[in-house]
Amino acid sequence: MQDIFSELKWRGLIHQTTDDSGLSDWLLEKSRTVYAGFDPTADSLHIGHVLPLMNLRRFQNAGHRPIALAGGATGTIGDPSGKNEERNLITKEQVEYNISCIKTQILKFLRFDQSATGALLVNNADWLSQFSYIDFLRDVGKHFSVNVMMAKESVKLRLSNTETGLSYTEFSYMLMQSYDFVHLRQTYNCEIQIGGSDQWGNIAIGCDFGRRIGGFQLHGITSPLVTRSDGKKMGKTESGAVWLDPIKTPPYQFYQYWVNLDDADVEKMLKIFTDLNKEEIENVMKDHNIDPGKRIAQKKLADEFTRLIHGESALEIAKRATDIFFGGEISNLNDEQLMSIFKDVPGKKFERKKLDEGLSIIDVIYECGLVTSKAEARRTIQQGGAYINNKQVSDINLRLTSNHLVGESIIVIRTGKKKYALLNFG
RNA sequence: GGGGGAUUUCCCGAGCGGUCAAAGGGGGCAGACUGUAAAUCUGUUGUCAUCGACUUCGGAGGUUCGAAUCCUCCAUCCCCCA
Repeated sequence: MQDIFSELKWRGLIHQTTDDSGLSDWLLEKSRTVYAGFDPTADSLHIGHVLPLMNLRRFQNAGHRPIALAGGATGTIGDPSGKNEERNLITKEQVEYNISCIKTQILKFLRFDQSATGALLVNNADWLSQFSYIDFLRDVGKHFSVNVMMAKESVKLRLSNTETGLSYTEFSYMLMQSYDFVHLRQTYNCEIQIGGSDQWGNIAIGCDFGRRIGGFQLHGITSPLVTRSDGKKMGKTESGAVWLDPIKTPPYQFYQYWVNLDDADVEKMLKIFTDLNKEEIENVMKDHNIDPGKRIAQKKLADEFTRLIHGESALEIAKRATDIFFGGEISNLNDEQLMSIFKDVPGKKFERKKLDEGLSIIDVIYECGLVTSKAEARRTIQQGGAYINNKQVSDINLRLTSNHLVGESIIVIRTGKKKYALLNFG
């Protein structure tokens, strides 16, 4: 049994707890069962969901049993916490589909085996959907005071917003989450729930419910909102969220997100998003600070995290792609490697025989959409902003022939620093 | 209802009959620098093409050898007097 509480504290992952002084010893006493919930609002988790998953992982490594709860029921209702307007309901079919997608992602974080600390994956639709409305009101609703609920931050926020207000549906959300907690206590002896700081209200009211209905002593720990020093939201890029789904966010982009992290944030993120222990992180930071330009810490973080989510081989491809995207040698790669590295780069098919008479470089750059006119293509080349297979070209009259092929049937063209297009002569 | 002013290339904004594809700034795109950042500096920024040609200045007509620039009508916006 390892000291998970100190571990979380050191990593800066404790915001509020139900028992600041006693929890540490309580967790050391024996193996506990801990849960965190995930509402399937999309068909993939994103960086924002990772924190509680990492924490469950840490609990498991410390000798506790984690439960990941998929909100098959609650997901159809919508949690008002942290949202300043009513959500659109998603269909039950969509929720089911989302759960099936999210499941595979959750599996990567936890060890699912038959041991006493083997993780569980449950779906609250399995018990909540059994309830009749009347039974739920009698058995659960009776234990909740609207007065108390109204005082919760998440509710107050919405009540003060006269434009959107708060529907009865979302108002009821915390009853369902509270019931989940108690259900897990009764079924798996789960005594502690973790979540983000926006979950504090829901967790606390669940603990109250447990005490009222069964005299259970339940606990909760919330983690602070992860922020970046530049004020941007963690896990958000110009083009949207950073997803765990490799289709939505290719491993290369995933890797890049972490490599590009600001120096000011990197130590914090290492603590939050990797399994590296205190000594390892200190060493990484020591190496990093000798020459911050090398981005040692960022690369370590990107390595560790990309490997966890996408696996070793995807990490290798991502690193290789990084090398190439920043001007690295491109020859002696075969079609398959090129295709996976440039998977998310726009491509265009050409007939092989066009290479025989030679394709005008200007036309090609234009037709791939790298520039918006032939005049711009000409200009770009003249100014040294055009590259074939990562080699600069300066001749506007150049014609592409089979000599330019890399791999079996591909030519890689680029304008500027990283606008790529793939020509396929397959 | 009467009087005055505006409408310019992605945006702002100069232009007031030829030297206007149209100043300047912003933004964009490249290049240099740099730590895959920011800042800075440089070039470039209608289209097609080898000289050169073609299309643009709210819309439609007109005057003129020649119009973004002058005239007429239309549209939209702003201001002043009723």
